[in-house]
Amino acid sequence: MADLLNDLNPEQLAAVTLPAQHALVLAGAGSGKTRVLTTRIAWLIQTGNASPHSVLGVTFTNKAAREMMTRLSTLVPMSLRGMWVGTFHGLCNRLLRAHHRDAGLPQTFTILDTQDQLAVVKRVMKSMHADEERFPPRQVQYFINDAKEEGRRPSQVEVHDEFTRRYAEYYAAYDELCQKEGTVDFAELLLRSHELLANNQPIREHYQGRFRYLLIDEFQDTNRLQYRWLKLLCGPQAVMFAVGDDDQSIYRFRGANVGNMTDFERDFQVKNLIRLEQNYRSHGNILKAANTLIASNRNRLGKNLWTEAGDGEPLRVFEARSDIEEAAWLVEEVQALVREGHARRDIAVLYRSNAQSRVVEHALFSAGISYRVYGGLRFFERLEVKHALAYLRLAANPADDAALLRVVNFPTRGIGARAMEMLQDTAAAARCSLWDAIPKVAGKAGGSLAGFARLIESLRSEAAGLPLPEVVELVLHKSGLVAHYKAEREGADRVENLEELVNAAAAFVQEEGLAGAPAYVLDAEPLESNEFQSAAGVAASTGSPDDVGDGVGRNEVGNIGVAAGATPPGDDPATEFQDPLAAFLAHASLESGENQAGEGSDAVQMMTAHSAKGLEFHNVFITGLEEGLFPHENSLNEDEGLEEERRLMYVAITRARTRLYLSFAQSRMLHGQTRYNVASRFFDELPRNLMKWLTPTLARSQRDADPWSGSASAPAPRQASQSAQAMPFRVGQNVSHAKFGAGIIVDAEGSGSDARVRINFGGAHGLKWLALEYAKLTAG
DNA sequence: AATCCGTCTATTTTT
DNA sequence: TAGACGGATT
Repeated sequence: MADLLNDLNPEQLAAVTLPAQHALVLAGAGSGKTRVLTTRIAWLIQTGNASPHSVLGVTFTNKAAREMMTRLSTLVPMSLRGMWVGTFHGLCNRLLRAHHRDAGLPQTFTILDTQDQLAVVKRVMKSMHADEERFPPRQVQYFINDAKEEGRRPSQVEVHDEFTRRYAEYYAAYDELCQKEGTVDFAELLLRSHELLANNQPIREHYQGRFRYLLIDEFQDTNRLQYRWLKLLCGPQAVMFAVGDDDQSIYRFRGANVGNMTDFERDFQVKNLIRLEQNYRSHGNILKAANTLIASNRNRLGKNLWTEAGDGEPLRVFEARSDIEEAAWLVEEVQALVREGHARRDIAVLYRSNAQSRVVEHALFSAGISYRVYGGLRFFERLEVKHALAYLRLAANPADDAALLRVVNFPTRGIGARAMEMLQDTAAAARCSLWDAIPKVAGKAGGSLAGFARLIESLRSEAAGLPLPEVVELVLHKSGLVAHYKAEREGADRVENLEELVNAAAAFVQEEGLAGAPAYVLDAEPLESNEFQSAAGVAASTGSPDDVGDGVGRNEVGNIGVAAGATPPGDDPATEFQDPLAAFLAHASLESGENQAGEGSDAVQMMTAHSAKGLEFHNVFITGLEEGLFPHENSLNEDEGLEEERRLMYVAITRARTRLYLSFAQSRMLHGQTRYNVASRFFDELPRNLMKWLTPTLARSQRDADPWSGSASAPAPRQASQSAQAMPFRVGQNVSHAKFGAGIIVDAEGSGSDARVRINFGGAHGLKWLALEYAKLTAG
């Protein structure tokens, strides 16, 4: 126990040992957030406050969930089975599998990823003869997801005009098709389990009674529905421990609602607001830069990072004439760093948009420096892997229309558009799945389709009873996928990926403790279909606890399970309600897999500022710091957009441990055109005295020469560094003014009677220059 | 059934 | 600029 709390700073310690009350932890970048979260759980368990059974840990990414579990298992000696730690979607999946009947879903429901969802939308719209010019399927998809994230079913969508009317129609048809086919998209996982809890009192009370400690990571990234889901799960005896950083909220565009933080404070009457401001990552100058920059944002809860480490080096700023020159300079600096003994993996190149990577890649490649670009296609999203998964889905459930459509003629087996049209008409007429319609199709088309049906049948029977990796192996070969790609000129990588899928299955089975178990058995559980025709039906047909009686033991798993007519919820991994094959398919949808191989290699790391969140590097380059690019032009219309860009820049800056380079180019090739940009406004929002300009003269006659360069290139530099000494205040410091209230120092210059500071008071007062001679300022 | 060609588009991303 | 997509061609 003493070990557990060792080396925690006072704020961390306070957060970890907080009494059982709702709490909001404002965790700055590099402040030991994950440590606090995991130590909190370990402390709750070790002090006997909580059993693992009563803990629910929620994260956004599988990576974060895994890290939490790994760290916990080193902190807590006892078994952590029974603890629920996972992503929102993973946990919802688990709830819905356990209570599929109450949720109106078949136990074997399949999860649609973004691509799959778009394919279903297109299929729906085709069947409705929609004008895809006027109503782009992609837009319809966004519309559906937005609606779901606001908790709205098709009937609840507000219809203003023809467009929203059509969109709502497509949404309704889409939901109906998903219900018929037993598929669930990502947003649906959330919405459906929210409805399950909202409408089914026994189930809700069961989980509310069980989970006494809810701990949420990256709270600033939650969307409205996720917050409502948490509220529903957090019963009267439960406490919520939310950790987040409003300054690192960079996902507004995908529905994240920072407002959830203040809503949480209000809704739960949070008395414990803890700020973790001590930073263990970066040198002082980097933190000062970050603090100063973010102080220009008005909508903040307020926070100021500090460190016990020294100031370190200044920020190095480079102005290039072109993107190519910028890349060439970067390569030189990288080479110098490597010569100095830095590992390439400890150098990161960050940029605002993916298109910017090309020039840098080209330059690094020509210089023979190995690099790794984050982003792009993930393992389970690859075409060949998707095909293989579709065959597996058909093995699990031949009535999976989407899977059938994907591979019925891949590899090609003479089933063309005519045959498929007949099949779809037949299925529509008989109101059955495509699979069930195959025997009803006559003629030549029927013949080729029957051949496909025989293939799937024999696949199913041969694979039945085999362990999962062998099933995958069998599917790859019997389907003809491997042969197909082997015959293709550029197919080597694809064959490799297919073989990798066998490994992935083996690893999965190993991790879940299912090695050797049959992947599935034939006719295990009859697929119960469509008890509910639409999602609305869930509300209508559940939620009546009449048959339960009042005496339901709230904490007793068995009772509730029987009463609610569901499989009793248990403690085991997500596989508890499914056979290994179904679990693996869910896993493939919920965890898209690693981005790329070569993670271990010593390569320069290239990524967008977004994907850098949560990471740290000794040396960081932030490139393309130009107006229109970063901040991005599409964000400049509203304040909210600009503030989010600034937060993104804040995230980027705080990735650096010791050295930070900032660069921009006067001209850049974008969309096949040369664009001429000016330096990003963010340069004006950073303290001048912290920046060392590597390019003294180019187009910045307005700027002051900096005190960091040995030979002053401008005649009479303002002496920022000296004034910093004579100045009783420093940039980044919190101060308070009699009239304007609390603020933060954003800039400082002059000395003696000339000394003045620029303060951001936020709110109505905003930014102000104040002369120290007159203004009465107090620290803090 | 594969290939070619013109057209369109272009911020950020996890599940 | 370059990749993706859809339609038309061979």
